[in-house]
Amino acid sequence: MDLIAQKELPESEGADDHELCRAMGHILDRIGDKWTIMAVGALSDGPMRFNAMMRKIGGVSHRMLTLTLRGLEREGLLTRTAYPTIPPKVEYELTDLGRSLIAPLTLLADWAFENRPAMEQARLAYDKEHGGPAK
Amino acid sequence: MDLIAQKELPESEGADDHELCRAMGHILDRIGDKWTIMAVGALSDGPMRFNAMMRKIGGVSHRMLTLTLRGLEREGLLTRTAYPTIPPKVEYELTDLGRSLIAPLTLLADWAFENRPAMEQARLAYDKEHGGPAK
DNA sequence: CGGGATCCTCCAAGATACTG
DNA sequence: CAGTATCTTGGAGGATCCCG
Repeated sequence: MDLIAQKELPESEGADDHELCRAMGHILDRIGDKWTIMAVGALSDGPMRFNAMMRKIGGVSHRMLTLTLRGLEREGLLTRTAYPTIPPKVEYELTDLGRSLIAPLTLLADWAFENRPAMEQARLAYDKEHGGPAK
Repeated sequence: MDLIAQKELPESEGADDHELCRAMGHILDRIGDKWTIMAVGALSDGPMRFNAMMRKIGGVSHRMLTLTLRGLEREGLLTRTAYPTIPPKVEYELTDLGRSLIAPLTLLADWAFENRPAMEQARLAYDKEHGGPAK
């Protein structure tokens, strides 16, 4: 996509545009999904235990949180530390890589916060003009 | 989530945290999905026709592009202009609101671009340490 | 050319229950 | 408390065909 057009290697004639596009798509599929963002947000001010995250995020199933965290661990965005006590205690913490995501994500969150009214109003206008919410 | 914690209204005791969380989730569900980002990216340097977008994005089905564009129009991120010629010609263009999304999205894209190697390496390490890619 | 409708598939994700 | 396994289903999304 063009958002990264300026990053094309000079010698590659843009033929790899698709490559970059698809790579972006892949990464955005990962970091762009709801629970990932929630999880990174939850961990943004320090390590946290599994159930604490579940409560903090709210509305996420046990299973989905587990899968999301596995994925993030795999991508190197967070670390998982299990203390073999009874009962078990597992702490999750962002890595440097994960923390570096906070800044761009915060900007996006800011955008969302600031433009929520505009979007809602636009939606109302659209729904009024056309028949009903969707169709 | 905490990414927007600093934006809590002073008088609301954080009870609306869930509200904000869910609102964020909703918006991120919209603007965070793959095709939306692709579409905004495609339109980031000027208006474009439907089929041109399809070619530029690549890998998107006719139907999904239509639905995505409808959604974006509804949220006020772009405008749709149909010229009743034969054959028909329809142009899509970002609104000011839509254009204001480019900046934060570019930052995210930059992050993705810069950290792609790190993520791939982390994934390889993870897969080597544990058995196989997923399980 | 662009959009809608229809059909069909398939997988993401919730619920539940068991283990260490 | 944390994780895994199994089952089930809703709906996202592709393919296809027809219309203006």
